[in-house]
Amino acid sequence: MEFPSKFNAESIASKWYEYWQKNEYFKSQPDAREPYTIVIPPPNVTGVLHMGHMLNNSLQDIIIRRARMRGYNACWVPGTDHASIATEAKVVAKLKAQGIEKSSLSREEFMKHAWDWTHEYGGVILEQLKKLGCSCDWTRTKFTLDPDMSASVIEVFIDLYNKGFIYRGFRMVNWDPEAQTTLSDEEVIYEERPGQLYHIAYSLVDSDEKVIIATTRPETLLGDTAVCVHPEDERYQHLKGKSVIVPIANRQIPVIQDEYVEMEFGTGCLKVTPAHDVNDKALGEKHHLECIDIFNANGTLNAHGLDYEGMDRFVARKQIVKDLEARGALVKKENYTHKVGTSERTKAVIEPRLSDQWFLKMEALAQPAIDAVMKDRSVELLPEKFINTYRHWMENIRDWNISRQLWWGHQIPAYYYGSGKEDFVVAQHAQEALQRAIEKSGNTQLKASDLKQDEDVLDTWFSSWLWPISVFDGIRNPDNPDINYYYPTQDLVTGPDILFFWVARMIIAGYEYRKEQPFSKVYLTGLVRDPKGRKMSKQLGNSPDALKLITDYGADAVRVGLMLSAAAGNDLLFDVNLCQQGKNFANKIWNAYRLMDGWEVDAQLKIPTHAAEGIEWYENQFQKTLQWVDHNFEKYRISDALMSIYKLIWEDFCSWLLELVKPDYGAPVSGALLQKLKTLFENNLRLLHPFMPFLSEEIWHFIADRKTDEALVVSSWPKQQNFDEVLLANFEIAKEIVGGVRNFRKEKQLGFKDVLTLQLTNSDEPLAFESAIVRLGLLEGMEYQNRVETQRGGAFRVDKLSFFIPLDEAVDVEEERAKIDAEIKYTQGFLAAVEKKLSNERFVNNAPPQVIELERKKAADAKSKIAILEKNRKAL
RNA sequence: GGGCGCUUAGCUCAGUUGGUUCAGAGCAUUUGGUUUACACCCAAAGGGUCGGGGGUUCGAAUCCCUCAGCGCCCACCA
Repeated sequence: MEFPSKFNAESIASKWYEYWQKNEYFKSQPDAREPYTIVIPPPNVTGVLHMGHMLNNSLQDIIIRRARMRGYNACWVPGTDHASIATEAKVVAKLKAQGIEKSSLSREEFMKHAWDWTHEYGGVILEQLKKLGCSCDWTRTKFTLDPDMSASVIEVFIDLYNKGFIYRGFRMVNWDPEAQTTLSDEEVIYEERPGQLYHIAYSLVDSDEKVIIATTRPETLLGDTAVCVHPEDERYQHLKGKSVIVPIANRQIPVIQDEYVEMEFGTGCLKVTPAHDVNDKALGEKHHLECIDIFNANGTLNAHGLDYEGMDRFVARKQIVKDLEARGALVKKENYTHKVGTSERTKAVIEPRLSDQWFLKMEALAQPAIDAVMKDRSVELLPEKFINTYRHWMENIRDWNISRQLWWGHQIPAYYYGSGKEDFVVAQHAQEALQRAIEKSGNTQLKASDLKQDEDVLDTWFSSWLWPISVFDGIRNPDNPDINYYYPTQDLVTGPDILFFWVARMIIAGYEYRKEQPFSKVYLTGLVRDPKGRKMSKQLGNSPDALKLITDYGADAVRVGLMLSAAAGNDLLFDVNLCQQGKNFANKIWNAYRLMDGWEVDAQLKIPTHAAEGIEWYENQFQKTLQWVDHNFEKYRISDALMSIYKLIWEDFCSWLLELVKPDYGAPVSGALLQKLKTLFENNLRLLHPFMPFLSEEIWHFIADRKTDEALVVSSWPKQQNFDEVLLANFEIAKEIVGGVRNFRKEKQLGFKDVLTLQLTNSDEPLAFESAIVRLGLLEGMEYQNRVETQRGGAFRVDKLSFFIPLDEAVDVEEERAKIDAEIKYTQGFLAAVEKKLSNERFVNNAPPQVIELERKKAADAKSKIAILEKNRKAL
């Protein structure tokens, strides 16, 4: 079949993806080979592909494809996350758009809507990953709410509860009034926001005196139960034992003293609202203060809010400020920038709130995970700079609030049988719970209907943290063949934004449930930003449509574009120009093969000398590049690896080798040469395949008919061999000579059709790659002359070699002389510097011998070069 | 407030751990080029006192100190 002049990226992509799937190349089962396992960071089940996913998954695919080619049993496990709060928020919004309030639905009804939504949009993102070329083992696809995955989560909860790590506590937690659930500390994002600091006067009981407090949240005064000053504050000594009146609320509250108060801040006088501030809570406990909660779950004020009941907290704030002003209680307000906690998901301002929640004790669990990274290095973070961040978080780890007041997720397997705080049991299912409850309470009359399961679900991350284990069913069946074979996995590729949310916790779970790290390398990608360095976001509209990019440029080109600028851990400024560069590269590769494929072949022809030289050079150059590529892969410098391959193919193969070996127009090519070239090109495709899987596979099948087990995707990665450095260095000189000729042509305005003669004037030693030089410089042949006779033509030099090209044109002696003079001057300066160094005793005494030797050689070379130049100058 | 990191060509970044190969790459720019694979191309060129200052060393983009700017993470100052 004739090789087409153009290719359609989209159609070859779908063709080959189907072919790969049909032949089950991505499917993995335990066997005698060594495994290479990656578990995907499961995207949200209802999510759509964005730039971050593309970056992430391209990297994983590149790594896993190379591993597969290197003979590992490659297994990339895909899946999705139920993303409790994010998905629930979407479902709530959708229902709201249909005029349905979540509060009007039963749990079962809501879950039905949520599942419908999941079935409708779930897995869309996985289909999109296929468009990107991801070679996942789709037969292993997991969803965190699958029955087996859920069972693992519940089992772990029960296990940790039984071990005493999980407890129920009434604590100050982060409340998201929008989603109406608690959040873990990690889900709260603190943002600097302009606000105001209000100075409010509280009247002293039985006195005209006022006490001024400063607050950013005046509405919480309704929940005030004390005013606090520093015990050593001279200004407030007389307040000891007194009480003040909360304005508006007209309640009497005591003045307390505590060293917690910073005298310098504001007025040095602090209002204490134990129900709505973590510090105030601590103060309240210490001083046995009352706790007045003024908010409803949705952020409106409750009955304690008096006249403001039912108002949203921010509306109430404004109103209260107004009312304080009217009463003359507002002393002043000043602009004040402070940090405000917001919900990672809903962006709502977080409200500290006291409530009953489930917590996981982290300190003891974290210890092995600290050692794994800090001491044993069984988990490596890339780039290393994240180790410090990791350590700091781990060493100061706090208990994890794992309960959420949501429905979409794993319902907490706690069952209440009475009204007492401790009247509950934890069990796999209701039946077991009943048995336990009877045992625990001693009440044999308990019936199933007396038990009520906890309404809350578990934090999404409480299922994700088991992912590398649970996808292989290693929780419920800790000895099954899959988990034993595939665990621990090799690499995890994800963003640093979920280092704590997910990565650290997976390491913790790995040690708790497998006594081993879940992965040995964590590649932390950077954020994808736009060319101006801004974060990509929907609001800014600066995020390209991932699928449109694939349609416009082709998946291969997009992958290349992403990889070209994606150093590990560095943010990546994504510019569609990079995709264009990728597309150009694809075009180049295509045409390189098209050139070879179009030649007329003469099987009888021997390989010409110049071509043989070129082939030998390229084989060495390939090896040198391969070594560098492998090295970069080992260091996870994927973009460097790609860049070397890019240059190998574009410059070394196309610009040098193909230009060298291509037959004269219309002339046939030697069959042996073409065969050789195709083999070399196949090796190029092998290197290329992880980056550009579709294009490389397409050409691979044009080069030869391949059986199903001979597809590129399952072929082998090239093996390293020794290469000849001297030969490569000689070719570099040859390139420079060719460059010299090309420059000469440009200077003399000669066309490429003018055939010239090149004379080497200061040596009669034949040059390496002479035939190649002659061919590439379009020269008639090369002459060796020991001296330059004054004749018509022009000269140029490469290092210590001097060349002359005879031409029917007088030599511009002045110009030549000036050029040589400049070169002599430069070389003399260089020589002087080297000699100065060599005459420095301390250098000679201290520098290592090879460095001194090197300097001596540099000096000798410079001297001989000067001698040659002077000789040339004289000969003019 | 604590910790970490960054600053090299117009842009994005390498610089493998003080010494050939060190001042580089890709892109962009400029110049010249198309009957002979590719204009999604070819050939060439310009461009940086390696953020400032100081120090260590025979030798510093590389190590130390300091200043400036930027970024990230953590932390309960109302």
